[in-house]
Amino acid sequence: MSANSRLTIAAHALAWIGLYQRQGHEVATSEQIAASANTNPVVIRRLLGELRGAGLVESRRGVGAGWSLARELGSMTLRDVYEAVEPGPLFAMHRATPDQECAVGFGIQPAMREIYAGVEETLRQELSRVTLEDVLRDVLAVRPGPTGEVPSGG
Amino acid sequence: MSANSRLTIAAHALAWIGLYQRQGHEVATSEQIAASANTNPVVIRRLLGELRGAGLVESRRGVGAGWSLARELGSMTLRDVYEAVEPGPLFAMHRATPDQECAVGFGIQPAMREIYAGVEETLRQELSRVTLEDVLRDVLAVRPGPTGEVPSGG
DNA sequence: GATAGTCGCAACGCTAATTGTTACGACAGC
DNA sequence: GCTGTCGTAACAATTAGCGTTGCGACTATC
Repeated sequence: MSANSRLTIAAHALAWIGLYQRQGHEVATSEQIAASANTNPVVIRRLLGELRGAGLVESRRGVGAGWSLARELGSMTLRDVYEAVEPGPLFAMHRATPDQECAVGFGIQPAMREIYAGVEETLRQELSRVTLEDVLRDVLAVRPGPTGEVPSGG
Repeated sequence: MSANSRLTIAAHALAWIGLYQRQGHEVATSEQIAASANTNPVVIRRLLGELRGAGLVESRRGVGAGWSLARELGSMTLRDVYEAVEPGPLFAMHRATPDQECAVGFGIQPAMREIYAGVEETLRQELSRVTLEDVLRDVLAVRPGPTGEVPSGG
């Protein structure tokens, strides 16, 4: 499907900011998050910009600037994140219009569109069952450590 | 997500073959199907080759060759087709390994892998609720016509 | 007011997947 | 043997995703 990593990186960033804030820090920089995700700060800023548009994070500019959560992690779900960073459909139609003189060519797109709409709604419902709080909990459970563990180890 | 049309085209091909066979024809050629889907016969042969590997269709070679269903449309679901033409995962992990010294970087991939596995299983279950018989019925319902209507109008 | 650190954003290159296309060998019915 | 179709390789074109650089905008601090 040529899957991309946008949902993964966005969830990573949110979990990182959330954990960092629990350690008493006000804002996290794109550079810190990028170091944790092993990517470029601009990639993080692009994704967080979309999350900001969805009301999930806020940003400050100037010296001491950075990113902070706009809501509690427990009130955000992967559905919110998915809809913020994946605007397009899951399945595409034909690149070129099928033969409208053919019964199958004529009806296939409306039929598949309706089927796909139901499937995508189910996907969204499933994503909405997982909060970012769940994600952070699962992440920290992989390598058990002290409560309030430092994201980057320092 | 950079969605592709593989599932759509594969469903189109199966519906076309199924309808064509109901009109008394034994096999359908990739050229006929390609004309209906408005694409190249090689594209159809590639997809049908994957469906053949999954046991959904059969092919004959030589003069008068072509494609036929290996099972009834009612016994195939979109899940079968999806698994035949979409081997990869729905969501990708980080392109580069995240910082393993960071608690989030260390735990994010196992955590997301498990979450994604559940989501993808839900997607498959939803796709398994739709048979290709359902698809063909929906397709023909878009433009009501006589039972046994000719796919390409001739 | 100057400085420094960070975001905002445009621009570009690289890589990979998808799709379309051509070409040609393999096969089977006539 | 001829012909029509599949089987498959090879290549081009297009697009999305991702990484990178560069620079202007903004603001806390000095």
